[in-house]
Amino acid sequence: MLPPLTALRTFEVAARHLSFTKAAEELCVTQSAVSRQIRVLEDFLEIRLFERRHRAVVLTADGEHYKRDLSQLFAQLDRATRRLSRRQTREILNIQAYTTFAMRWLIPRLKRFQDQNPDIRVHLTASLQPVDFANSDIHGAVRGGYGEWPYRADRLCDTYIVPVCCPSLAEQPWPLREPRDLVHATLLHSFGRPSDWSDWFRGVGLPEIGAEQGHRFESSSMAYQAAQLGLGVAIGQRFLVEDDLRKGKLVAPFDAAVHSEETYYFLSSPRFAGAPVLELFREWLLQEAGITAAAQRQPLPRRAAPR
DNA sequence: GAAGTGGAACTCATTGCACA
DNA sequence: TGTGCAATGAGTTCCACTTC
Repeated sequence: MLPPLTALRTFEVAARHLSFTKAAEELCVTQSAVSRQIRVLEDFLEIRLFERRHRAVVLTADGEHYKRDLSQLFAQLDRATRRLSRRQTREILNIQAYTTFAMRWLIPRLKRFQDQNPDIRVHLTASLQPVDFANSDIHGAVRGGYGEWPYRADRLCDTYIVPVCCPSLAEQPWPLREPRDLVHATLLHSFGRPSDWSDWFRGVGLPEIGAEQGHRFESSSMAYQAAQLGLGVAIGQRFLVEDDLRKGKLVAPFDAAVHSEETYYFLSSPRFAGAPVLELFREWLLQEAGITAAAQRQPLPRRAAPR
């Protein structure tokens, strides 16, 4: 049932470019050769893979599915070949993320990616600045936003924000029994997500009780660390503090997680469009994000504040 | 090893089509 | 009418395989 491999390769390139002419350029053959190879494959499969339009070709639904499957298979083939040929040219994958996201979510999962892809070396950098794909070798970046990006962007998971503090602070000196008790607390802010407290108060239907007061930190992870040490109450992103909540390093005094419109996206650099190293990482990342999204549907791990 | 054979894959030249 | 795209007919090249 295996189709001609030359035709498969031609199809993969043509589907990527959505142009027989551009595919011909990449494969160093004529447009005619590409057209014939596509026809050979379609005849073999007895399925139309492309819809021929004026000055363009577009994939049919079958073609789209086939392309997706083939891309993964070619990536697998590429990995297998690289392993076999002892070239030891380990590929480098440059990823940019926020410090908090990297430390609390990405790095703890990165070993799984490395185990699956031992030939790829990950270079991870942190920055609060907008990613500059045009003038850097960054393959992909995790950025926060509302979904409007000039690049291919994959939404990773929903973000829920919830106040967190150290267990002792939830009890002393003024027990945090309900959100309005925060009037007695020192609020901890992150420059990276300045509107989280305001959004949370709005979400629970309260005026902003001292939302402008308290300590400010460059990153959310600094605020979480300060919260652990009893400096005040931080506004946590649930999936980034979940581990601390389970271990009891932090507690969520109120069962009041609020959905935040601002969430995380994985942006792919157009410079590396179709690069196997990028596609492998993206697929893995989306898989991990799916696991996180499922976990967030479970009840919030919290210790009830004393009454 | 040389010659013959068949098929895959290619090129060239051309056609058809639709848009500006 | 020119342009830019895909499709197609005819012929060529290359290579694996078979036969002697």
